[in-house]
Amino acid sequence: METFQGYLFDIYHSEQKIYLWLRSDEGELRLFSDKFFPIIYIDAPKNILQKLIKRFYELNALAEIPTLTEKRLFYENKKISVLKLVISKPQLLPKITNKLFNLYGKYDIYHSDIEITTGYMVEKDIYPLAYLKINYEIKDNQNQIKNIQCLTNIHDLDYEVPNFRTISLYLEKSQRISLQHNTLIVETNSDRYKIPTNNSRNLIYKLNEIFKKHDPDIVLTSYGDQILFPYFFKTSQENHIPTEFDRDKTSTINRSIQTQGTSFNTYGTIVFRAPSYPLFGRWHIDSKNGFVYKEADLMGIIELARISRLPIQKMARASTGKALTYIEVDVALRMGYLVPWQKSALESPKTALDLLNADKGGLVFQADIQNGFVLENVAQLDFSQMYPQVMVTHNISPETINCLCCKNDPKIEIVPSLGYRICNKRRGVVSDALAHVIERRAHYKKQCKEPNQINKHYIEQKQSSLKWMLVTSFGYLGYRNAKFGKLESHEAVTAFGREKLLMAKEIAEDYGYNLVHAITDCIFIQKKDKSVITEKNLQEICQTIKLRTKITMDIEGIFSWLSFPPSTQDHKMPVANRYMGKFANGHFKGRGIALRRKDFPYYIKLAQQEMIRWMCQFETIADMQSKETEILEIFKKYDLPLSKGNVSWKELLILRSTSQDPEGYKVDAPSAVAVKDLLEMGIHVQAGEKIRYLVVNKKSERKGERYKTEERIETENSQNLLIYDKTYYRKRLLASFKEIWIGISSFKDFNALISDEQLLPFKF
DNA sequence: TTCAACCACTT
DNA sequence: ACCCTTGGTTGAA
Repeated sequence: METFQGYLFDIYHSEQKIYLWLRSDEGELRLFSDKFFPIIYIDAPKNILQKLIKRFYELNALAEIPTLTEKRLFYENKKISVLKLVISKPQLLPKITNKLFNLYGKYDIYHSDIEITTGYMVEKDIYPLAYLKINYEIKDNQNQIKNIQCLTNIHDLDYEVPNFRTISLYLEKSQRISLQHNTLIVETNSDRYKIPTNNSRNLIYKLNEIFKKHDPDIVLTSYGDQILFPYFFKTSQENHIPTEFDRDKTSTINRSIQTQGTSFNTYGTIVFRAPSYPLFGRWHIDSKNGFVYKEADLMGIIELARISRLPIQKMARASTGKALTYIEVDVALRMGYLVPWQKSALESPKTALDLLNADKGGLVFQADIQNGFVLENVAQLDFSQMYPQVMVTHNISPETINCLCCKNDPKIEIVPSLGYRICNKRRGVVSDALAHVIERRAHYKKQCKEPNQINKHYIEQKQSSLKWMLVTSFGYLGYRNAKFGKLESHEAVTAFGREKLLMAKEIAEDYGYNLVHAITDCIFIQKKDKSVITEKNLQEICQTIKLRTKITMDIEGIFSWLSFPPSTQDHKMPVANRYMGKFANGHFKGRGIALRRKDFPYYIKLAQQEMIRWMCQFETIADMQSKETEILEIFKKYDLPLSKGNVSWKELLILRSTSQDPEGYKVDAPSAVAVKDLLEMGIHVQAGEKIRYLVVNKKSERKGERYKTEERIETENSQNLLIYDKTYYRKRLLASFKEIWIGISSFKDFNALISDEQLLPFKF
């Protein structure tokens, strides 16, 4: 028997076994294999169970003789007798799940849809980058695991991450430019290579050399999942050239080449997810094909992978919701529940009135425009992580709302205005999972504030990944397909949220303030006499609010001035999601304005930014107004080159997400015109992918001449200056100016600014 | 002018 | 494989 110690680097399964790559302290990577028999449970009438057992034997799918055992139902909280099946090969699990899926309804199955490697890690109590001591023996040329000992704890906060070797791959030109005319850039910490992609065989040879020389642990790519690896592996298969990409040369894993991704709906928008090309024994992370990397970088992926026990390469492509689900699965398994395979508790029937009460969502108080669009001396107070805190504090979880076990208990807590009951016998799975996440994040946030914190950058990434998990946790609670979701629990959270926001408002009023605006979990308040606000006074208010609501409230800042841009539809009204202001400490905060929008061209955002910077010099609105000509000069400075056609088209490109495949569009909107034109170029843009286009002539009779995509311009024009729709862009520039200034200005005829093509000199 | 399609933003 | 709503722009009847 031999032993090996190291970090769990990579884990995956094939056919019959689980494969683990361990990295020793000296940096050696070694492959181990292990057996794994996933356990699933079935609840069905006796005659059906007998048929099922017969079927499983025929498939040679069982490692043990099935037995009946007692387990607890998650939603119903009662023990039932279920059939325990020990599956002989992990690979069979998805097949069984699919087969059983078709028959679902006649019986309930449990634990069959848990990720195989995660199920293995739960059983062994290990996780990605855990430090392990392994006993093994060499048999059939493999290091077969006999025993695993985990020397670190999944709850560790300040864990060590080994120093990995990274190599980056990306294309020189746009990923949509054919690989016949593109170049691959490869960067290591010491070298930089440029390899033309048209000679595909040569490309593979070169890459093989580089991989042999540098032996990277992490392969970081742009569009590796969508473009690069499908191309590499296709070339390799067609020309029978072996590749050095995988570290694992023993597994006989056949990759099917796929370039088609999937588009799914999330948060009301369509997101595109490319197919995935994980590597065996290295981490392939495509920075363009995952949410967590974009928001929280590598340490964010590592943090979430550890606590959810999802392999790094799976986490890199998963949503934070998936990570949260697996943390909850872990909790549920430890509590001994049968983890539901899909949502089994149907929403209990409700009356129309109940629905009306429940579906209010977050509370919004509109700014009172009687006092104008600009206010001075306003403070913003935020509840920190209100929704997750509500779930933890009030034990809100799908199984705790209107539970059957507390039906006649007079002492239970009731959800305000909805009247739902909350279980007081069981700790909610979601509540428990979130409590840990909140604790971790609080620890990291505190660390970041320590002076001389050398790892601040990495800790910030961990903190940020957890923040996104907490943000999505609430939406997940109401998602009908979530494992741990139930609409009533979602409604309960917002009901508590509204109550707490109202409490905060009343407390602030007791302290002599007026509420000027509020959105879901933050309030904007002003002294009744509009005088200057002191930090000390706010701290006192926050303390009182925390005491009463049991949720921490923080001071976001004190605004010297705060502006609510009026609605363009109704100039007398502000809009809920747009405001901007300058804090007393000089910092600027703007929400919903052009500057914050992805679909405004760089040039116009730059102009608005400069105008805002100008505004931020002033402490009061009166000062600003007295120098109005200065901001107008800034506008003109940007308008002049625009009106002369002197602005580079690259600074005028508009970025948009597509919501449909090319054939799905019903009208010839800009995005529709763009994706259809790209299709003619042989580029298929799937729903959820992003496009960039220039407005050439919006009013053109010929639709094809209205908008031009970036790719079209790049293949047809090489010059920097290109004809663009001056009228359109000048209007957009004006809109971005009006947005921030119209509520402050004494001047009302803004449109005169661009009414003349010759650029009217404007006089005040 | 009016309406529907489409897309982005806030918490 | 995340719920909701609103505001603004655009194309077309």
